[in-house]
Amino acid sequence: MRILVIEDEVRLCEALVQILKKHNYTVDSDTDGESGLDDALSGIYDVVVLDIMLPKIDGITILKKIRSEGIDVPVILLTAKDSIHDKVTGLDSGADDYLTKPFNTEELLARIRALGRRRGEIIEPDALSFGDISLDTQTMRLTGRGGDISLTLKECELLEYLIIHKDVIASKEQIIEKLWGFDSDAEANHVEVYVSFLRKKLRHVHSDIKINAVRGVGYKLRKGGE
Amino acid sequence: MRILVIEDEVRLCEALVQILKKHNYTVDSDTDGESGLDDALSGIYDVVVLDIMLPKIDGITILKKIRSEGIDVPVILLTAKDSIHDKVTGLDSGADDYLTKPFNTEELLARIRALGRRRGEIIEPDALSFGDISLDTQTMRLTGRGGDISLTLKECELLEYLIIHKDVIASKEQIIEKLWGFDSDAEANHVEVYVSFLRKKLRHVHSDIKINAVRGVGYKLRKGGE
DNA sequence: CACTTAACTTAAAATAACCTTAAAAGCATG
DNA sequence: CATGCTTTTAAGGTTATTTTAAGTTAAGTG
Repeated sequence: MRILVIEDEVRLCEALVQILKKHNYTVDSDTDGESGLDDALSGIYDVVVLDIMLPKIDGITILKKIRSEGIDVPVILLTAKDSIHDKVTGLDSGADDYLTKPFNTEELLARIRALGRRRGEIIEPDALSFGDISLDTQTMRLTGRGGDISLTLKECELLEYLIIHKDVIASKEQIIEKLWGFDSDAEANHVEVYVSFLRKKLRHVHSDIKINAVRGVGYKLRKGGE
Repeated sequence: MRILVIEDEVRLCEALVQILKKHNYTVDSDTDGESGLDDALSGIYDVVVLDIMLPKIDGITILKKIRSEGIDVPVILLTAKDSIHDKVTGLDSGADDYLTKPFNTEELLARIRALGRRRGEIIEPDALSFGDISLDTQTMRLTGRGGDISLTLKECELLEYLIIHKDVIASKEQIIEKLWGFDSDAEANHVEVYVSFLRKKLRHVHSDIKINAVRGVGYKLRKGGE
Protein backbone atom coordinates (compact mmCIF):
# COMPACT_ATOMS: atom_id res chain seq x y z
CA MET A 1 0.00 0.00 0.00
CA ARG A 2 1.70 3.10 -1.32
CA ILE A 3 0.38 6.59 -0.70
CA LEU A 4 1.50 9.85 -2.30
CA VAL A 5 1.00 13.07 -0.37
CA ILE A 6 1.18 16.37 -2.30
CA GLU A 7 0.95 19.29 0.11
CA ASP A 8 2.97 22.51 0.20
CA GLU A 9 2.59 23.41 3.86
CA VAL A 10 5.72 21.64 5.04
CA ARG A 11 4.61 21.07 8.60
CA LEU A 12 1.27 19.62 7.57
CA CYS A 13 2.95 17.53 4.90
CA GLU A 14 5.39 15.99 7.33
CA ALA A 15 2.67 15.39 9.86
CA LEU A 16 0.63 13.53 7.27
CA VAL A 17 3.59 11.42 6.23
CA GLN A 18 4.36 10.53 9.81
CA ILE A 19 0.80 9.62 10.66
CA LEU A 20 0.40 7.44 7.60
CA LYS A 21 3.72 5.72 8.16
CA LYS A 22 2.74 5.11 11.73
CA HIS A 23 -0.23 3.22 10.36
CA ASN A 24 2.01 1.06 8.26
CA TYR A 25 1.40 2.64 4.90
CA THR A 26 4.30 3.29 2.57
CA VAL A 27 4.38 7.02 1.93
CA ASP A 28 6.08 9.44 -0.46
CA SER A 29 5.53 13.19 -0.51
CA ASP A 30 6.01 16.33 -2.58
CA THR A 31 5.65 19.96 -1.63
CA ASP A 32 5.00 21.44 -5.03
CA GLY A 33 2.72 20.71 -7.93
CA GLU A 34 5.40 20.00 -10.48
CA SER A 35 7.19 17.16 -8.72
CA GLY A 36 3.86 16.03 -7.36
CA LEU A 37 2.52 15.57 -10.86
CA ASP A 38 5.66 13.71 -11.89
CA ASP A 39 5.30 11.26 -9.08
CA ALA A 40 1.56 10.86 -9.50
CA LEU A 41 2.01 10.00 -13.17
CA SER A 42 4.29 7.12 -12.22
CA GLY A 43 1.13 5.19 -11.49
CA ILE A 44 2.61 3.21 -8.64
CA TYR A 45 0.40 4.67 -5.92
CA ASP A 46 -2.73 3.21 -4.42
CA VAL A 47 -3.96 6.52 -3.05
CA VAL A 48 -3.03 10.16 -3.68
CA VAL A 49 -3.71 12.81 -1.06
CA LEU A 50 -3.74 16.09 -2.97
CA ASP A 51 -3.91 19.68 -1.77
CA ILE A 52 -5.75 22.05 -4.12
CA MET A 53 -3.65 25.16 -3.52
CA LEU A 54 -0.13 24.34 -4.64
CA PRO A 55 2.85 26.25 -6.04
CA LYS A 56 3.67 25.82 -9.75
CA ILE A 57 0.76 23.57 -10.68
CA ASP A 58 -2.51 23.55 -8.75
CA GLY A 59 -4.23 20.44 -7.49
CA ILE A 60 -7.17 20.47 -9.88
CA THR A 61 -4.82 20.63 -12.86
CA ILE A 62 -2.79 17.74 -11.49
CA LEU A 63 -5.97 15.76 -10.99
CA LYS A 64 -7.13 16.40 -14.54
CA LYS A 65 -3.74 15.45 -15.97
CA ILE A 66 -3.69 12.23 -13.98
CA ARG A 67 -7.13 11.29 -15.21
CA SER A 68 -6.39 12.23 -18.81
CA GLU A 69 -3.45 9.83 -18.68
CA GLY A 70 -5.91 7.13 -17.73
CA ILE A 71 -4.64 6.64 -14.19
CA ASP A 72 -7.62 5.96 -11.99
CA VAL A 73 -5.89 5.96 -8.64
CA PRO A 74 -8.21 7.10 -5.82
CA VAL A 75 -7.58 10.77 -5.05
CA ILE A 76 -8.50 12.54 -1.84
CA LEU A 77 -8.56 16.31 -2.22
CA LEU A 78 -7.63 18.67 0.57
CA THR A 79 -9.67 21.86 0.36
CA ALA A 80 -8.41 24.82 2.29
CA LYS A 81 -11.77 26.10 3.42
CA ASP A 82 -15.27 24.86 3.56
CA SER A 83 -15.60 25.94 -0.03
CA ILE A 84 -18.35 24.10 -1.83
CA HIS A 85 -16.99 25.42 -5.09
CA ASP A 86 -13.70 23.62 -4.71
CA LYS A 87 -15.47 20.44 -3.77
CA VAL A 88 -17.72 20.46 -6.76
CA THR A 89 -14.91 21.32 -9.16
CA GLY A 90 -12.80 18.64 -7.58
CA LEU A 91 -15.41 15.95 -7.77
CA ASP A 92 -16.20 16.97 -11.35
CA SER A 93 -12.54 16.63 -12.20
CA GLY A 94 -12.49 13.06 -10.94
CA ALA A 95 -11.65 13.19 -7.27
CA ASP A 96 -12.99 10.38 -5.12
CA ASP A 97 -13.28 12.22 -1.89
CA TYR A 98 -12.38 15.50 -0.28
CA LEU A 99 -11.38 16.59 3.15
CA THR A 100 -11.79 20.07 4.53
CA LYS A 101 -8.92 21.50 6.50
CA PRO A 102 -8.56 21.34 9.36
CA PHE A 103 -9.25 17.65 9.61
CA ASN A 104 -8.03 14.99 11.93
CA THR A 105 -6.10 11.78 11.61
CA GLU A 106 -8.97 9.43 12.22
CA GLU A 107 -10.96 11.02 9.51
CA LEU A 108 -8.24 10.80 6.92
CA LEU A 109 -7.55 7.18 7.76
CA ALA A 110 -11.24 6.36 7.64
CA ARG A 111 -11.53 7.90 4.19
CA ILE A 112 -8.53 6.03 2.89
CA ARG A 113 -10.01 2.78 4.11
CA ALA A 114 -13.42 3.74 2.77
CA LEU A 115 -11.96 4.41 -0.66
CA GLY A 116 -10.67 0.88 -0.73
CA ARG A 117 -13.99 -0.59 0.18
CA ARG A 118 -15.87 1.54 -2.31
CA ARG A 119 -13.75 0.27 -5.14
CA GLY A 120 -14.10 -3.28 -3.93
CA GLU A 121 -10.37 -3.50 -3.51
CA ILE A 122 -8.73 -3.76 -0.21
CA ILE A 123 -6.63 -0.72 0.43
CA GLU A 124 -5.33 -1.78 3.76
CA PRO A 125 -2.08 -1.16 5.42
CA ASP A 126 0.10 -4.24 5.08
CA ALA A 127 0.72 -4.41 8.76
CA LEU A 128 -1.42 -3.70 11.77
CA SER A 129 -0.01 -2.91 15.12
CA PHE A 130 -1.17 -2.69 18.68
CA GLY A 131 0.99 -2.09 21.70
CA ASP A 132 4.17 -4.08 21.33
CA ILE A 133 2.98 -6.38 18.57
CA SER A 134 2.72 -5.95 14.86
CA LEU A 135 0.78 -8.17 12.54
CA ASP A 136 1.67 -8.48 8.89
CA THR A 137 -1.52 -9.71 7.32
CA GLN A 138 0.26 -10.27 4.03
CA THR A 139 2.79 -12.79 5.30
CA MET A 140 0.66 -13.75 8.32
CA ARG A 141 3.51 -13.16 10.71
CA LEU A 142 3.17 -11.85 14.22
CA THR A 143 6.05 -9.85 15.63
CA GLY A 144 6.46 -9.08 19.29
CA ARG A 145 9.26 -7.66 21.40
CA GLY A 146 10.90 -11.07 21.59
CA GLY A 147 10.83 -12.50 18.10
CA ASP A 148 8.20 -13.41 15.58
CA ILE A 149 6.10 -16.37 14.62
CA SER A 150 3.83 -17.34 11.78
CA LEU A 151 0.08 -17.56 12.24
CA THR A 152 -2.44 -19.75 10.53
CA LEU A 153 -5.16 -18.14 8.46
CA LYS A 154 -7.82 -18.23 11.14
CA GLU A 155 -5.46 -17.03 13.84
CA CYS A 156 -4.43 -14.14 11.64
CA GLU A 157 -7.99 -13.18 10.80
CA LEU A 158 -8.99 -13.27 14.42
CA LEU A 159 -6.09 -11.12 15.56
CA GLU A 160 -6.72 -8.72 12.71
CA TYR A 161 -10.33 -8.41 13.75
CA LEU A 162 -9.40 -7.79 17.35
CA ILE A 163 -6.84 -5.14 16.43
CA ILE A 164 -9.18 -3.34 14.07
CA HIS A 165 -11.89 -3.37 16.72
CA LYS A 166 -9.55 -2.53 19.56
CA ASP A 167 -11.87 0.15 20.92
CA VAL A 168 -14.90 -2.03 21.40
CA ILE A 169 -15.62 -5.46 22.77
CA ALA A 170 -15.81 -7.93 19.91
CA SER A 171 -18.60 -10.43 20.43
CA LYS A 172 -18.23 -14.05 19.49
CA GLU A 173 -21.11 -13.72 17.09
CA GLN A 174 -19.36 -10.94 15.21
CA ILE A 175 -16.15 -12.91 15.14
CA ILE A 176 -17.89 -16.02 13.88
CA GLU A 177 -19.60 -14.00 11.19
CA LYS A 178 -16.31 -12.56 10.09
CA LEU A 179 -14.20 -15.73 10.20
CA TRP A 180 -16.67 -18.42 9.25
CA GLY A 181 -19.34 -16.48 7.46
CA PHE A 182 -22.83 -15.44 8.22
CA ASP A 183 -24.73 -18.72 8.21
CA SER A 184 -22.07 -21.10 9.40
CA ASP A 185 -22.77 -23.51 12.19
CA ALA A 186 -19.55 -22.56 13.89
CA GLU A 187 -19.92 -22.50 17.62
CA ALA A 188 -18.64 -20.35 20.42
CA ASN A 189 -16.00 -22.94 21.18
CA HIS A 190 -14.33 -22.32 17.83
CA VAL A 191 -13.60 -18.80 18.89
CA GLU A 192 -12.43 -19.92 22.30
CA VAL A 193 -10.03 -22.38 20.76
CA TYR A 194 -8.47 -19.76 18.51
CA VAL A 195 -8.27 -17.25 21.30
CA SER A 196 -6.37 -19.86 23.21
CA PHE A 197 -4.03 -20.50 20.25
CA LEU A 198 -3.40 -16.79 19.90
CA ARG A 199 -2.68 -16.30 23.57
CA LYS A 200 -0.06 -18.99 23.38
CA LYS A 201 1.60 -17.35 20.38
CA LEU A 202 1.47 -13.94 22.04
CA ARG A 203 3.35 -15.41 24.98
CA HIS A 204 5.78 -17.01 22.57
CA VAL A 205 6.83 -13.64 21.09
CA HIS A 206 7.02 -12.19 24.61
CA SER A 207 4.30 -9.66 24.03
CA ASP A 208 2.50 -8.15 26.97
CA ILE A 209 -0.74 -7.91 25.02
CA LYS A 210 -3.60 -9.74 26.65
CA ILE A 211 -6.82 -10.97 25.12
CA ASN A 212 -9.37 -10.07 27.71
CA ALA A 213 -12.57 -12.06 27.94
CA VAL A 214 -15.54 -10.02 29.07
CA ARG A 215 -17.91 -12.65 30.30
CA GLY A 216 -21.18 -12.69 28.43
CA VAL A 217 -20.07 -9.99 26.02
CA GLY A 218 -16.93 -10.84 24.09
CA TYR A 219 -13.22 -10.18 23.82
CA LYS A 220 -11.05 -7.09 23.88
CA LEU A 221 -7.33 -6.52 23.47
CA ARG A 222 -5.49 -4.99 26.36
CA LYS A 223 -1.99 -3.59 26.53
CA GLY A 224 0.43 -4.57 29.23
CA GLY A 225 -0.06 -1.60 31.51
CA GLU A 226 -3.83 -1.55 31.57
CA MET B 1 -26.91 13.52 21.88
CA ARG B 2 -29.98 13.02 19.75
CA ILE B 3 -29.81 11.50 16.29
CA LEU B 4 -32.57 11.30 13.69
CA VAL B 5 -32.42 8.48 11.14
CA ILE B 6 -34.55 8.82 7.99
CA GLU B 7 -34.34 5.63 5.94
CA ASP B 8 -37.09 3.71 4.21
CA GLU B 9 -35.54 0.25 4.08
CA VAL B 10 -37.04 -0.97 7.32
CA ARG B 11 -34.38 -3.54 8.09
CA LEU B 12 -31.54 -1.12 7.52
CA CYS B 13 -33.35 1.55 9.48
CA GLU B 14 -33.84 -0.68 12.48
CA ALA B 15 -30.27 -1.89 12.30
CA LEU B 16 -29.03 1.70 12.34
CA VAL B 17 -31.23 2.60 15.27
CA GLN B 18 -30.06 -0.40 17.24
CA ILE B 19 -26.41 0.21 16.56
CA LEU B 20 -26.63 3.85 17.50
CA LYS B 21 -28.61 3.12 20.64
CA LYS B 22 -26.09 0.49 21.58
CA HIS B 23 -23.51 3.24 21.47
CA ASN B 24 -25.54 5.34 23.85
CA TYR B 25 -26.98 7.81 21.43
CA THR B 26 -30.59 8.79 21.71
CA VAL B 27 -32.21 7.86 18.42
CA ASP B 28 -35.49 8.54 16.60
CA SER B 29 -36.32 7.25 13.15
CA ASP B 30 -38.70 7.71 10.25
CA THR B 31 -39.25 5.53 7.23
CA ASP B 32 -40.70 8.09 4.88
CA GLY B 33 -39.79 11.58 3.78
CA GLU B 34 -42.88 13.32 5.05
CA SER B 35 -42.62 12.38 8.71
CA GLY B 36 -38.86 12.62 8.40
CA LEU B 37 -39.10 16.23 7.37
CA ASP B 38 -41.53 16.97 10.19
CA ASP B 39 -39.15 15.58 12.76
CA ALA B 40 -36.09 17.18 11.23
CA LEU B 41 -37.76 20.59 11.34
CA SER B 42 -38.25 20.24 15.08
CA GLY B 43 -34.64 21.27 15.38
CA ILE B 44 -33.93 19.14 18.41
CA TYR B 45 -31.43 16.82 16.75
CA ASP B 46 -27.66 16.98 16.86
CA VAL B 47 -27.19 14.84 13.77
CA VAL B 48 -29.50 13.69 10.98
CA VAL B 49 -28.72 10.56 8.98
CA LEU B 50 -30.66 10.95 5.75
CA ASP B 51 -31.25 8.55 2.90
CA ILE B 52 -31.57 10.18 -0.52
CA MET B 53 -34.13 7.83 -2.02
CA LEU B 54 -37.27 8.11 0.08
CA PRO B 55 -41.00 7.72 -0.44
CA LYS B 56 -43.16 10.90 -0.54
CA ILE B 57 -40.34 13.45 -0.20
CA ASP B 58 -36.77 12.70 -1.30
CA GLY B 59 -33.73 13.35 0.83
CA ILE B 60 -32.36 16.27 -1.14
CA THR B 61 -35.66 18.12 -0.85
CA ILE B 62 -35.72 17.48 2.87
CA LEU B 63 -32.19 18.74 3.17
CA LYS B 64 -32.98 21.93 1.28
CA LYS B 65 -36.08 22.56 3.39
CA ILE B 66 -34.12 22.08 6.57
CA ARG B 67 -31.50 24.54 5.46
CA SER B 68 -34.00 27.10 4.21
CA GLU B 69 -35.53 27.05 7.68
CA GLY B 70 -32.13 27.99 9.03
CA ILE B 71 -31.50 24.73 10.85
CA ASP B 72 -27.82 23.95 10.53
CA VAL B 73 -27.82 20.51 12.08
CA PRO B 74 -25.06 18.28 10.65
CA VAL B 75 -26.51 15.98 8.00
CA ILE B 76 -24.98 12.74 6.77
CA LEU B 77 -26.40 11.63 3.44
CA LEU B 78 -26.76 8.00 2.50
CA THR B 79 -26.25 7.59 -1.24
CA ALA B 80 -27.42 4.39 -2.81
CA LYS B 81 -24.62 4.01 -5.31
CA ASP B 82 -21.27 5.44 -6.05
CA SER B 83 -22.98 8.26 -7.80
CA ILE B 84 -20.87 11.40 -7.98
CA HIS B 85 -23.93 13.29 -9.08
CA ASP B 86 -25.79 12.58 -5.86
CA LYS B 87 -22.79 13.59 -3.83
CA VAL B 88 -22.37 16.90 -5.57
CA THR B 89 -26.08 17.69 -5.41
CA GLY B 90 -26.09 16.70 -1.78
CA LEU B 91 -23.09 18.77 -0.85
CA ASP B 92 -24.48 21.72 -2.78
CA SER B 93 -27.69 21.42 -0.84
CA GLY B 94 -25.84 21.67 2.42
CA ALA B 95 -24.97 18.16 3.52
CA ASP B 96 -21.93 17.82 5.76
CA ASP B 97 -20.91 14.35 4.75
CA TYR B 98 -22.12 11.41 2.76
CA LEU B 99 -21.80 7.69 3.07
CA THR B 100 -22.09 5.24 0.22
CA LYS B 101 -24.11 2.10 0.81
CA PRO B 102 -23.13 -0.43 1.76
CA PHE B 103 -21.16 0.96 4.63
CA ASN B 104 -20.27 -0.44 7.99
CA THR B 105 -20.97 0.53 11.54
CA GLU B 106 -17.49 1.71 12.33
CA GLU B 107 -17.54 4.11 9.47
CA LEU B 108 -20.85 5.65 10.36
CA LEU B 109 -19.80 6.09 13.97
CA ALA B 110 -16.50 7.61 12.91
CA ARG B 111 -18.27 10.12 10.70
CA ILE B 112 -20.67 11.09 13.42
CA ARG B 113 -17.79 11.70 15.79
CA ALA B 114 -15.86 13.50 13.06
CA LEU B 115 -18.76 15.85 12.37
CA GLY B 116 -18.74 16.89 15.98
CA ARG B 117 -15.04 17.61 15.95
CA ARG B 118 -15.19 19.53 12.70
CA ARG B 119 -17.78 21.89 14.11
CA GLY B 120 -15.81 22.22 17.30
CA GLU B 121 -18.72 20.86 19.26
CA ILE B 122 -18.64 17.64 21.10
CA ILE B 123 -21.08 15.21 19.54
CA GLU B 124 -20.37 12.32 21.82
CA PRO B 125 -22.57 9.50 22.94
CA ASP B 126 -24.06 10.16 26.33
CA ALA B 127 -21.96 7.79 28.33
CA LEU B 128 -25.00 7.05 30.41
CA SER B 129 -24.51 9.13 33.50
CA PHE B 130 -26.28 10.23 36.65
CA GLY B 131 -24.91 12.44 39.36
CA ASP B 132 -21.32 11.53 39.99
CA ILE B 133 -21.36 8.17 38.20
CA SER B 134 -21.03 7.23 34.59
CA LEU B 135 -21.84 3.88 33.06
CA ASP B 136 -20.23 2.58 29.90
CA THR B 137 -22.62 -0.08 28.69
CA GLN B 138 -20.16 -1.15 26.00
CA THR B 139 -17.41 -2.16 28.34
CA MET B 140 -19.73 -2.66 31.32
CA ARG B 141 -17.67 -0.39 33.52
CA LEU B 142 -18.97 1.87 36.22
CA THR B 143 -17.00 5.02 36.97
CA GLY B 144 -17.47 7.08 40.10
CA ARG B 145 -15.54 9.91 41.73
CA GLY B 146 -13.15 7.42 43.29
CA GLY B 147 -12.21 4.96 40.59
CA ASP B 148 -14.03 2.49 38.41
CA ILE B 149 -15.09 -1.12 38.53
CA SER B 150 -16.46 -3.66 36.12
CA LEU B 151 -20.04 -4.83 36.37
CA THR B 152 -21.56 -8.16 35.48
CA LEU B 153 -24.16 -8.32 32.74
CA LYS B 154 -27.17 -8.25 35.03
CA GLU B 155 -25.73 -5.52 37.23
CA CYS B 156 -25.08 -3.42 34.17
CA GLU B 157 -28.55 -3.94 32.77
CA LEU B 158 -30.13 -3.06 36.07
CA LEU B 159 -28.15 0.14 36.51
CA GLU B 160 -28.82 1.09 32.90
CA TYR B 161 -32.52 0.62 33.49
CA LEU B 162 -32.44 2.71 36.64
CA ILE B 163 -30.53 5.52 34.99
CA ILE B 164 -32.78 5.60 31.94
CA HIS B 165 -35.82 5.66 34.19
CA LYS B 166 -34.32 8.06 36.67
CA ASP B 167 -37.42 10.24 36.72
CA VAL B 168 -39.85 7.55 37.73
CA ILE B 169 -39.96 4.79 40.28
CA ALA B 170 -38.99 1.52 38.60
CA SER B 171 -41.08 -1.38 39.81
CA LYS B 172 -39.61 -4.80 40.38
CA GLU B 173 -41.98 -6.26 37.82
CA GLN B 174 -40.69 -3.90 35.15
CA ILE B 175 -37.12 -4.66 36.08
CA ILE B 176 -37.75 -8.40 35.99
CA GLU B 177 -39.38 -8.11 32.61
CA LYS B 178 -36.41 -6.18 31.28
CA LEU B 179 -33.64 -8.30 32.78
CA TRP B 180 -35.10 -11.78 32.78
CA GLY B 181 -37.79 -11.52 30.14
CA PHE B 182 -41.50 -11.44 30.10
CA ASP B 183 -42.43 -14.95 31.22
CA SER B 184 -39.57 -15.79 33.52
CA ASP B 185 -40.19 -17.15 36.96
CA ALA B 186 -37.72 -14.72 38.42
CA GLU B 187 -38.79 -13.44 41.79
CA ALA B 188 -38.64 -10.17 43.61
CA ASN B 189 -35.67 -11.35 45.56
CA HIS B 190 -33.59 -11.51 42.38
CA VAL B 191 -33.95 -7.79 42.02
CA GLU B 192 -33.20 -7.21 45.66
CA VAL B 193 -30.02 -9.24 45.39
CA TYR B 194 -28.79 -7.24 42.43
CA VAL B 195 -29.73 -3.96 44.02
CA SER B 196 -27.60 -5.02 46.93
CA PHE B 197 -24.70 -5.93 44.63
CA LEU B 198 -24.96 -2.57 42.93
CA ARG B 199 -25.07 -0.63 46.16
CA LYS B 200 -21.87 -2.32 47.21
CA LYS B 201 -20.17 -1.38 43.93
CA LEU B 202 -21.45 2.18 44.14
CA ARG B 203 -19.81 2.46 47.56
CA HIS B 204 -16.67 0.93 46.11
CA VAL B 205 -16.26 3.76 43.55
CA HIS B 206 -17.10 6.30 46.28
CA SER B 207 -20.21 7.54 44.60
CA ASP B 208 -22.85 9.32 46.62
CA ILE B 209 -25.65 7.92 44.47
CA LYS B 210 -28.21 5.97 46.44
CA ILE B 211 -30.66 3.37 45.23
CA ASN B 212 -33.79 4.29 47.08
CA ALA B 213 -36.36 1.63 47.83
CA VAL B 214 -39.93 2.85 47.87
CA ARG B 215 -41.79 0.32 49.88
CA GLY B 216 -44.38 -1.55 47.87
CA VAL B 217 -43.63 0.39 44.71
CA GLY B 218 -40.06 0.01 43.49
CA TYR B 219 -36.69 1.69 43.26
CA LYS B 220 -35.44 5.11 42.27
CA LEU B 221 -31.97 6.62 41.99
CA ARG B 222 -31.17 9.55 44.20
CA LYS B 223 -28.23 11.92 44.12
CA GLY B 224 -26.15 12.71 47.16
CA GLY B 225 -27.76 15.97 48.17
CA GLU B 226 -31.40 14.94 47.80
C1' DC C 1 -45.52 -0.96 71.05
C1' DA C 2 -46.08 -5.42 69.00
C1' DC C 3 -47.01 -7.52 64.77
C1' DT C 4 -46.74 -8.10 59.94
C1' DT C 5 -44.68 -7.64 55.77
C1' DA C 6 -41.35 -5.87 52.64
C1' DA C 7 -36.70 -5.21 51.83
C1' DC C 8 -31.71 -6.22 52.82
C1' DT C 9 -27.63 -8.94 53.01
C1' DT C 10 -24.78 -12.87 52.73
C1' DA C 11 -23.14 -17.34 51.96
C1' DA C 12 -23.47 -21.34 49.47
C1' DA C 13 -25.21 -24.03 45.57
C1' DA C 14 -26.12 -24.29 40.79
C1' DT C 15 -25.32 -22.90 36.36
C1' DA C 16 -23.27 -21.14 32.43
C1' DA C 17 -19.22 -19.16 30.23
C1' DC C 18 -14.82 -19.74 29.26
C1' DC C 19 -10.11 -22.19 28.93
C1' DT C 20 -7.07 -25.65 27.52
C1' DT C 21 -5.54 -29.67 25.50
C1' DA C 22 -5.52 -33.70 22.83
C1' DA C 23 -7.01 -36.08 19.20
C1' DA C 24 -9.63 -36.58 14.89
C1' DA C 25 -10.72 -34.84 10.50
C1' DG C 26 -9.76 -32.25 6.48
C1' DC C 27 -6.60 -30.52 2.92
C1' DA C 28 -2.94 -29.50 0.16
C1' DT C 29 1.81 -30.84 -1.51
C1' DG C 30 5.28 -33.42 -2.99
C1' DC D 1 -0.78 -41.91 -0.86
C1' DA D 2 1.93 -40.37 2.77
C1' DT D 3 3.29 -36.25 5.18
C1' DG D 4 2.73 -32.12 7.47
C1' DC D 5 -0.14 -28.47 8.53
C1' DT D 6 -4.62 -26.31 9.64
C1' DT D 7 -9.09 -26.67 11.30
C1' DT D 8 -12.68 -28.83 13.85
C1' DT D 9 -14.47 -31.67 17.46
C1' DA D 10 -14.79 -33.05 21.97
C1' DA D 11 -14.05 -33.55 26.78
C1' DG D 12 -12.63 -32.13 31.29
C1' DG D 13 -11.21 -28.50 34.22
C1' DT D 14 -11.62 -23.76 36.05
C1' DT D 15 -13.80 -19.63 37.26
C1' DA D 16 -17.34 -15.93 37.13
C1' DT D 17 -22.02 -15.17 37.39
C1' DT D 18 -26.55 -16.13 38.63
C1' DT D 19 -29.83 -18.20 41.58
C1' DT D 20 -31.43 -20.00 45.85
C1' DA D 21 -32.29 -19.71 50.40
C1' DA D 22 -32.22 -18.28 55.03
C1' DG D 23 -31.46 -15.07 58.63
C1' DT D 24 -31.66 -10.05 59.67
C1' DT D 25 -33.14 -5.45 59.57
C1' DA D 26 -36.33 -1.78 58.71
C1' DA D 27 -40.99 0.21 57.71
C1' DG D 28 -45.75 0.64 58.16
C1' DT D 29 -50.17 -0.38 60.83
C1' DG D 30 -53.57 -1.07 64.27
